[in-house]
Amino acid sequence: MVTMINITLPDGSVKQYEAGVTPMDVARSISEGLARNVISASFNETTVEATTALNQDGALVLYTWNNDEGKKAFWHSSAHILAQALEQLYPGIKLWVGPAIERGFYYDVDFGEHTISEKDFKRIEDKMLEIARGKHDFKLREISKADALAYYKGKNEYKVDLIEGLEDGDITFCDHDTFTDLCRGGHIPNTGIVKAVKILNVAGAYYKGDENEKQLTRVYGISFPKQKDLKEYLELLEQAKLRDHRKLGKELEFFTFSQKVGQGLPLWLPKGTALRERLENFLKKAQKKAGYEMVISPHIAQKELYVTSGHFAKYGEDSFQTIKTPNDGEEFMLKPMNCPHHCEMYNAKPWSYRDLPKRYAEFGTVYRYEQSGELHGLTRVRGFTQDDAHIFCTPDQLNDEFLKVIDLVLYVFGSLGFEDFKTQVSIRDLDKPEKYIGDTAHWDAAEKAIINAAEQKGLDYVVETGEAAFYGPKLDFMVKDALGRSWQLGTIQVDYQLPIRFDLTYKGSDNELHRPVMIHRAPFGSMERFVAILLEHTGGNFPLWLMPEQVSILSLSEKYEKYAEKVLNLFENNEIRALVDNRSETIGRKIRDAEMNKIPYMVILGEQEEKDGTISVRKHSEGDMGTMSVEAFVAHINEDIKSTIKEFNV
RNA sequence: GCCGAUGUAGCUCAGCUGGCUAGAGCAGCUGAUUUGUAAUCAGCAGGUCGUGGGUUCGAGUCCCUCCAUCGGCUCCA
Repeated sequence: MVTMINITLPDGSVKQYEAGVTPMDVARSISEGLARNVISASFNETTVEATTALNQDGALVLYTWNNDEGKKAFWHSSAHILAQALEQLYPGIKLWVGPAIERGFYYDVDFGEHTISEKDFKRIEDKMLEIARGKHDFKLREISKADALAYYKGKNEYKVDLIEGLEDGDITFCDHDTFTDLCRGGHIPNTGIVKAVKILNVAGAYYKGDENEKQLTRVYGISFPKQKDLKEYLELLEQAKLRDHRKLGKELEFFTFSQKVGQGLPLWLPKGTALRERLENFLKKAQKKAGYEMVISPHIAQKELYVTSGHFAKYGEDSFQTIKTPNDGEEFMLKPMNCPHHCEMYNAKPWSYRDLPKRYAEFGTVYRYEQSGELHGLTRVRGFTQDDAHIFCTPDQLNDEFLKVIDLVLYVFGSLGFEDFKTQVSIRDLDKPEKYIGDTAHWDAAEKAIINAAEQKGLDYVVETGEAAFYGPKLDFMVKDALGRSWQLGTIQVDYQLPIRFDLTYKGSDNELHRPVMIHRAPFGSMERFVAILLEHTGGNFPLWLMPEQVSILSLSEKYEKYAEKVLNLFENNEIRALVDNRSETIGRKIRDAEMNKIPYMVILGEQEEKDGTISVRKHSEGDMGTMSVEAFVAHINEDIKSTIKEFNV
């Protein structure tokens, strides 16, 4: 059914709008963009509260809770309510900004004398709901720059600073109830639409995002049009916590940390190591096909190496530096990255253009002194292993090589079920030249090369300014963790600088020396982070080919141990990873333990199976698959593996 | 590093406003049970309550230091 909505425009004229939304949606709909054009709408006889917005072309756009834009306006409006509540509860505080974020909203506040902690959340929520229930309209109004400045002068230096950066004629205030805020708009019609709020946490946040500036207090919250939505959201959060790789990694005995060893230094346990090796072998196989050669470099090097590369100047402070030796004047550092080593490998002999591209790959373990507050499980550590490689090629080969690397990364992601990744072209920030080395021409060429390659591969990329490495731009493959935080996994980088710094050359067809271009790349990013995100995505239920233990053989009693051993041998002959559970426990107990350990298949052996020479198979979380021959089961497993991993075709 | 919070047995947690030898479940060990598709029963053992100081007649409980962890900020070669 098509619903017609009568729209009353600000000039009083009425237009009919055909909308594929329900009255309920309209009731909850919200404005966005040119929100100063807030208007009312009516549904046939029923007048409902609704707001819409006119887009740049003057066409009507209707957003509801079901649109991202709608949620954004809803949450941004909630931030206004939060700000009002905070002002009422903590007189004299100074507000900075309160945007909507991907899930919820926050407001950055200078609390001055006041302090705030979790204990205060309840009263803030109550105050917010009290304001919401007042059904106060959000009203946007234009204000001159002079008047806006006069309003905040002497009361709030943060807002004054914001306004000073704005153009006169482009400044708006938003009023609701007794509260007024500098705001560019995008609100719901009134506060009453917000039915449920939750203050999630408080955190410090630097003013203007600059760690040299004052730290303000950021209050995070989320709100919903229904109480039920809030309840569902909180349940979702709880479920996400169950997929936390730190929890799963501990339960599955993949890795651990020790205060004695040091923070951010993961200890890989046997099961985690087995998984990691499997991943490494998987990539090695694909890389071999793609023409990479494995190399190995030591874990330390003379400081001078990193001075040459420029890393010392840039990251010396963030490195484990100065390893002492018995001799004076010697200075070594723990290797913070592999590229300089690979450059020196390239330099080991002269090259012809006919030899290129040269692709040096290494699972290189590096150490970086990350700030303590930045450490996070396996995703951000101080010692980790990159699935690194450096491709040395001629400028002519750059594009083709870059495309090939994209193929490899996409193969890796595809094989491991990462479908919802985002690609990001990380370029330099032209306003901060001090952050980068090298000349503009090379940077332009490198950025163009990456964007070209991304275009050619049809990647749906976003361009992020200021995210480039100091020596060159990157194409990053971003994946979210269980709680929606975005992490960089795969990365491909174009570098004209290190070849200059290490004076890398090759002899061209013209018999002249030329400078190669370098591509840095890591499809996983690091083994630590990749395993972490993989854990969170799969909840520990990895593709069968990756599972440390694929089958658990459960004997019904001691009587069938011999048969169990025989079946185990058959599995091992077929390269199936299995273990026998010989404990004198009930079969129910053994099944439960295998289920808890996320073992993909359980094979139950008793009198019947031994007599018939068969096995009884149970699949993880799905249940009994019935009795079959070992051969049939092996075929089933191989089919399962084949369906989850494909060969890499160059 | 900064802001806020947390830190009790291998794990998950109890321990109220400071008061008798710090509790439970699971895991572990020992014994019994020999089991048919998600927990058999009984017993035993296990903690200098993150660390170091302080307040107090008395501290797991209050205060301070440091360490680690969690949520953010900043950073991420």
